[in-house]
Amino acid sequence: MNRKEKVTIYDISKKLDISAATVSRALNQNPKISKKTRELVAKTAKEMNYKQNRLAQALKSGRTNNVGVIVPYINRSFFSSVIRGIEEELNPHGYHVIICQSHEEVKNEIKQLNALLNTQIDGIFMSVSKTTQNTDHVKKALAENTPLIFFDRKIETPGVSSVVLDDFKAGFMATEHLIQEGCKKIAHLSGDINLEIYKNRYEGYIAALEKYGLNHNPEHVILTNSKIESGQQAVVRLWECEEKPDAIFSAGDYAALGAIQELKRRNIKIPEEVCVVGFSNEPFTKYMELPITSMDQTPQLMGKIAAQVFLEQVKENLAVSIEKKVVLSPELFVRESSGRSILKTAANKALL
Amino acid sequence: MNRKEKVTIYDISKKLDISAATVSRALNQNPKISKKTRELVAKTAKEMNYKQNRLAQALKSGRTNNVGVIVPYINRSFFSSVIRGIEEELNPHGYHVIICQSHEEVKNEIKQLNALLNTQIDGIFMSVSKTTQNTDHVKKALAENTPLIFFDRKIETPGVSSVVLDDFKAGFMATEHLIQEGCKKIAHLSGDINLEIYKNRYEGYIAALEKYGLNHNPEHVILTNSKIESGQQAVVRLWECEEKPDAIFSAGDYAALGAIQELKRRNIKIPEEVCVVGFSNEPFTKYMELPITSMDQTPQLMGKIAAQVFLEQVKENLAVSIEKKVVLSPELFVRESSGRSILKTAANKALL
DNA sequence: AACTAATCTGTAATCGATTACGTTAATATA
DNA sequence: TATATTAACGTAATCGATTACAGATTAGTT
Repeated sequence: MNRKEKVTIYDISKKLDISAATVSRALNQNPKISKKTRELVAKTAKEMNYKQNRLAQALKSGRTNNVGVIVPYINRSFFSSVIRGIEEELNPHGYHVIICQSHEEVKNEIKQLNALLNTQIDGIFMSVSKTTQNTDHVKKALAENTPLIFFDRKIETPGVSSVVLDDFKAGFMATEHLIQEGCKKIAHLSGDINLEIYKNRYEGYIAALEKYGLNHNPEHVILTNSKIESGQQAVVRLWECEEKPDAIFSAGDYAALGAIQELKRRNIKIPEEVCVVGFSNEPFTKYMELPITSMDQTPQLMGKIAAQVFLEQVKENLAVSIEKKVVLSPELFVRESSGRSILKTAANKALL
Repeated sequence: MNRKEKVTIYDISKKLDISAATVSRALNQNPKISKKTRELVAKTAKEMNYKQNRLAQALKSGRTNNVGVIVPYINRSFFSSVIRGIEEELNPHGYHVIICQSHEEVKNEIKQLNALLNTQIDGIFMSVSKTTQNTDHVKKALAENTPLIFFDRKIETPGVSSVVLDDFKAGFMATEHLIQEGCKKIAHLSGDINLEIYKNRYEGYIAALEKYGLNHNPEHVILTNSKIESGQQAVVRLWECEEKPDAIFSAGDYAALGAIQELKRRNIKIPEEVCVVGFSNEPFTKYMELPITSMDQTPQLMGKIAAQVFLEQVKENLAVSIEKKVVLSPELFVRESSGRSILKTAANKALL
């Protein structure tokens, strides 16, 4: 006995001496079946502990009720929160979520995508890896008519819907906040410009500087990754500049943390001498002794909306797939690493 | 055109004017098929861009190459890391991971479990919710001969393999460490005793106290949850005691963090006056200005090993399923919140 | 009564791959 | 030469559910 024999509609049909077709129709609430039969079948099915074989159904219908998610890593607060949002929105509709990691390698991304397509998935959610340069692999999904939705990190592709953050606005808001706190020489720790999101944050930063007539010092833009050390090194380099910054807007929280650590080591007071703003609102930012101001990307909402876009796309059984672009607004959580005004009102604190 | 018509073995068989059976066998490297035919089929399949329909195969074989994971929440560092471990171990074997959340509600847990069984999953990994009292639902999986593996949080059930942390040892180690740092009145912030893990941590704590002949003050054991506030409140209550603790061993990092915040608010010096040890080695613990000593549960390894246990169980195609119990050793990361000795060697720091 | 319409149910094909069993033709053996 | 053996492939059933089409029964209409 490899598997306990499951009861099928044939078992029910034999027991009731009716055809399997009738059983199937009865279970699917087909109105052509008399109420009497329908109820009898339902009752018998329950008695026999019948469970529909979703594989058979999937084979017949071509729909599996599974969707795939491809992210660089799943144990990153941002991505796991997006996945949670997707899962919670889709679960009540009977969908299950299959997760895959690309490890930031386009090679893996392609492999996972093909594997998912091969698994007869109903849709794919994806955040491209840092090393993804084009979307040839994505076009394969479209060619097979499988809905694909980008979230957060996308590469503009015709026919692909996306749910992303307004990173330009986020960069602008963060910079504007620093300006309003009185900072005039704002440095920027950028991420890999290959990714749209970092490019947009950078451009938002530039736009804010220009709007307020601040000069933009190219020396004050440092490329970092999501490691703490890169933030530390960035401060080292920044403080070698002729003109020292009086604020740092980091495109990532880990680099921001590294920067703060290095600033403290140099006994530079935060936020009095230098204000720092991070990005992503990672859980740790608010737990710090010096809580870090950070830009929230509402990841769970992002997942939820991506799921809704997917549901619309499969509901409207259209030949033409509509391209939907959702742009979410970021939200700045001002904390003590940049909140000079907050600090004043909370002057009863033991700080300074 | 709803779906682009996939090419099937029938398309290949027609093109080559051979039977579909031969095509199937050729593709499966069946030695009964001549090398010539095998190569011809392989070549043609590639030319026609044939992709095996895994649904059909799954229906026939009864195996889907999908496994399910049920966790309370996926966007918790610990759980998402375990999932990552499972995913990385299973992926090379062709398995995909389907994730489900129980939200700490046994009701959801049951629902998700049934849904997974119904989806014809090949195996299930599960960490029980806080509200799970028995394993009747789990027995249903066993009855269907679906391998089920507990990780971290389990409820002893015959026939179910598990991969867990040695929580007793962890509790013992944490407490012993505090004793070795010179602490004599060690409080414990416990988790929900309904879960074995918290019970074991507590018992390890007691055992260490006894070993070193320290008296155990029941007032010093406070029930907390994984919220920061509960850690704060715990300190409030502890400092209302006749006898104030000189150390806190928390069964969770968030409660430890809350405790530290409250201690600081009371100007109690850490680790000089009170040492604090947390549990889980959450990412934030090492980023704090006062890094928190914490017990690492090696979650990714836990996932990896759980996956290996699963693979063994499906490989050995035995009628009798072997019950395997793996217990992992915890690892204590000593940081400044309890590292008095460390502090001394690093006395050049700006801290007292 | 005769016929149409409506209601309910059965037959069989289908989704795509696998496989037990059978067949053919070629080769080996007596 | 007659028979046994083997290699190579085909036929058809199977996994379990769905559904187009057809058939049977009953009710309704003139």
